[in-house]
Amino acid sequence: MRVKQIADALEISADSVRYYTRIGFLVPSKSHNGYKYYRPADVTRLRFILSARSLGFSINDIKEILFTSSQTNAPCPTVRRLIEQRLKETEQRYQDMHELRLRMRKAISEWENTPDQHPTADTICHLIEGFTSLKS
Amino acid sequence: MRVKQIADALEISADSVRYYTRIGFLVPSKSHNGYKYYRPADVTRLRFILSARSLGFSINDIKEILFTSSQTNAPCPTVRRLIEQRLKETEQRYQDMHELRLRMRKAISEWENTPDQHPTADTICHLIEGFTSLKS
DNA sequence: GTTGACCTGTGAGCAACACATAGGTTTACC
DNA sequence: GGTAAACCTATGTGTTGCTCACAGGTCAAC
Repeated sequence: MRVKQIADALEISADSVRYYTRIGFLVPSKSHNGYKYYRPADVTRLRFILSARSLGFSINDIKEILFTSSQTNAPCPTVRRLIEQRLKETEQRYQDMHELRLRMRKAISEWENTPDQHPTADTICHLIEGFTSLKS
Repeated sequence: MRVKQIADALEISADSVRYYTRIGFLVPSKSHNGYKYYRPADVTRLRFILSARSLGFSINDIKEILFTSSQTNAPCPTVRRLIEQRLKETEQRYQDMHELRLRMRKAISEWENTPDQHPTADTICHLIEGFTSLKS
């Protein structure tokens, strides 16, 4: 299979496949014209990569997991450790998103009753500067 | 003020100040030894940048706002338009985070009753491969 | 044989900073 | 005056996970 075929099969972009290839996650064979050819084993591997990504594992995590697995060791302890870390980060970002969301909504709502204003020597945009100063 | 002083004053890293300077948001004067010196107007400007960032505006948004404002036009319509866009994106990412979070939790919980296993010819990590295949 | 549609690999670009490096400055102390 | 340590500086590169731009190759139809 060539890059577009494997990409279409797994519903990702050809560029993503090229990226995974570039960082060594996939090792296709090269034909005479320089095109890369992917085998069924690459499909399996790519499917694994996508599953891991959808569970929040980073590229580096996957690298570690793939390496452990390639040493014929069980990668499971690593996987369990890593997902705990990633979950913590995800919770944090979730919380941050939540707060940002509220701040944005609050700003929009406040600005509904605030007229436009031209910049002055001291203010660039009174909406923004006025908002965060009285955020409390 | 030199870079560390302004950074400390606004509680960000000196590298962030250097970044904002590099992209032209701040224009300090240079002294004989090459050090950059920031004036009070830069503090105001930096404070504005940080306020905008905390409201979810991107660097590019801020560039647009700063430009409009420098033309002595009211940047408010731009600001109102941009924050609506950013809010939409934030809602989306919030939702994505939420779903990712649930998936991760579900995986961890399922894996509690799943023993470790060595990789085989067909599986890299049965935890990951087993999870997403029966995700429903 | 040639037109056109489609595909390819490589290199660069993106956001928003953080880090590494080599060197300059300042303070403490003798 | 000298000097050593602590601290600071600017610049360039690295980061994450791809996406885009580009110049060219391939293939089927006519």
